[in-house]
Amino acid sequence: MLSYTEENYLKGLLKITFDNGIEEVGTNELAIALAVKPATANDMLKKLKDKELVDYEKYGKITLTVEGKKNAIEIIRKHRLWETFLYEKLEFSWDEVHEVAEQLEHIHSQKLIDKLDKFLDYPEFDPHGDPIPNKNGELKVQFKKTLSDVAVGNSCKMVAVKDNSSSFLQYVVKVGLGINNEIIVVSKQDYDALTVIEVNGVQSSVSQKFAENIFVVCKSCIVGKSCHKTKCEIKLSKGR
Amino acid sequence: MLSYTEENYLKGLLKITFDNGIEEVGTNELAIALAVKPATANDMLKKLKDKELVDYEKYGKITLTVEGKKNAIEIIRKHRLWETFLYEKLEFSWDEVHEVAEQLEHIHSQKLIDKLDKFLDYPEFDPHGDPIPNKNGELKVQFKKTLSDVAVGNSCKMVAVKDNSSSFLQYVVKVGLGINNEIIVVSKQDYDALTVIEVNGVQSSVSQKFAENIFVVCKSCIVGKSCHKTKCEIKLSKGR
DNA sequence: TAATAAAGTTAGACTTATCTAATAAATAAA
DNA sequence: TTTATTTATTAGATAAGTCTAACTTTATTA
Repeated sequence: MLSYTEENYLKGLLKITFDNGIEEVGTNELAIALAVKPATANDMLKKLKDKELVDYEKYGKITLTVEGKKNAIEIIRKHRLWETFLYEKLEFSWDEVHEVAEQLEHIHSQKLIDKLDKFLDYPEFDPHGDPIPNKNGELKVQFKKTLSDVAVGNSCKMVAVKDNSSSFLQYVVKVGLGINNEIIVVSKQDYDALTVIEVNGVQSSVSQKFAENIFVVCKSCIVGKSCHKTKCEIKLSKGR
Repeated sequence: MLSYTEENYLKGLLKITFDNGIEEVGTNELAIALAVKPATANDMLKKLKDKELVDYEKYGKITLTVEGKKNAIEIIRKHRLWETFLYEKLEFSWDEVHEVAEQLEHIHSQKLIDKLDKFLDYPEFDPHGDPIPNKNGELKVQFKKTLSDVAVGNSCKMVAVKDNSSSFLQYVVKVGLGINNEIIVVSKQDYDALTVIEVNGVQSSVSQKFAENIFVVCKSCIVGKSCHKTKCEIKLSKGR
């Protein structure tokens, strides 16, 4: 059985690979993600290597083993199912679910998570728009771009957020945005990429930092045509 | 914020006082309840004393302070609400809920437990018949006797179990017993107190150990008359 | 390519929660 | 009331997860 801490390291590794699109992770990068010192992360890495959950050589890059990835996906599954439960059943708001799910994801009971999944009617996305791995570890991967990738004059649909922090999510709500909202990119400053968007007929100015944390798909991409930079496509991929 | 372990010690102390009907607890007794060595319990006691959660002098008895009791009741509240959730909403069986609730009771979120309470429509008893403290720490105390206290020829109603272990609960189900079932005490051996009971017209033999772990109230007590040994009465008492 | 910066590692220390073994105090029994 | 037994305490050790400070390796850049 994995400890609370070991689980957090595995989850951190998988999240970094999701964010970067690269399997290899560095010690410092991992330490930052877990809010510990590099020395601490280094110690844990040795332990995870002994347990054959990561592949790792001194001064080399870190990758999850098949077993490690399986465990990491299971934790993300739990996290996202609990978030969905809090949001759907207990009426938690969007920005409150993450913190509590950070604790709930470490409850050890296969039966509990399977029953919860059934109780929620096998949801595929959590309240932030992130895909929930199913019992076999498969998840709907969205090849999505961020709002900052959308060219002026184009319209897109918000599908998820990159940053799950309470402060960011509260800001998102304030701007009148939510999952599945249509966003029109009205204009963009060359100098600092300050962007004017329109949501439900209301215009707001958002910073580049903000725009980089909103995941969107573009209408043209949904119907099969690529519109800009990254491809926007939703497809089912095997998680392991 | 209390640690997982500190919470378990406080809960253990309160449970012992509930079981014994006495506020004072010994170090060994506590150690046994927590499945640790007396030395370990002794160390923790010093820590809990520093935090003013227990009153305790060297070689003396242990009692919970008001603050300690408040915390302990809160943990029992969480435990019993989670058990109710697992049983009512996720279709866990009677004997499966305890183990998972042992983990869930340590999730730190006041909002979570209040929302859960509301979601379950403010239940007063958990699946084992134990009273659930409300938000103010008040609980319905049942002055109940065990099946072993009921005299031959009398009838009573099962209201709770003393032992929450999976093995005992499975045995209870096998005998055809459940919360609110009426039990008639048909006969009892003088030698070993082996008791023949009748439930729903079916007779079974149960040992003294078994009978001591079934809490009951007697019909006559419910209508206000005492029938044997202990008083059977249900009343609301302030938990702190 | 040599100097500098960044990334990664090691050694030693601390905290929490546990243990065993030895000791001390309180209680029960002869 | 002295002895035996039970109960409680202390001292020292261990494991997990963390830290700081010093050191090493790899990468960058001048």
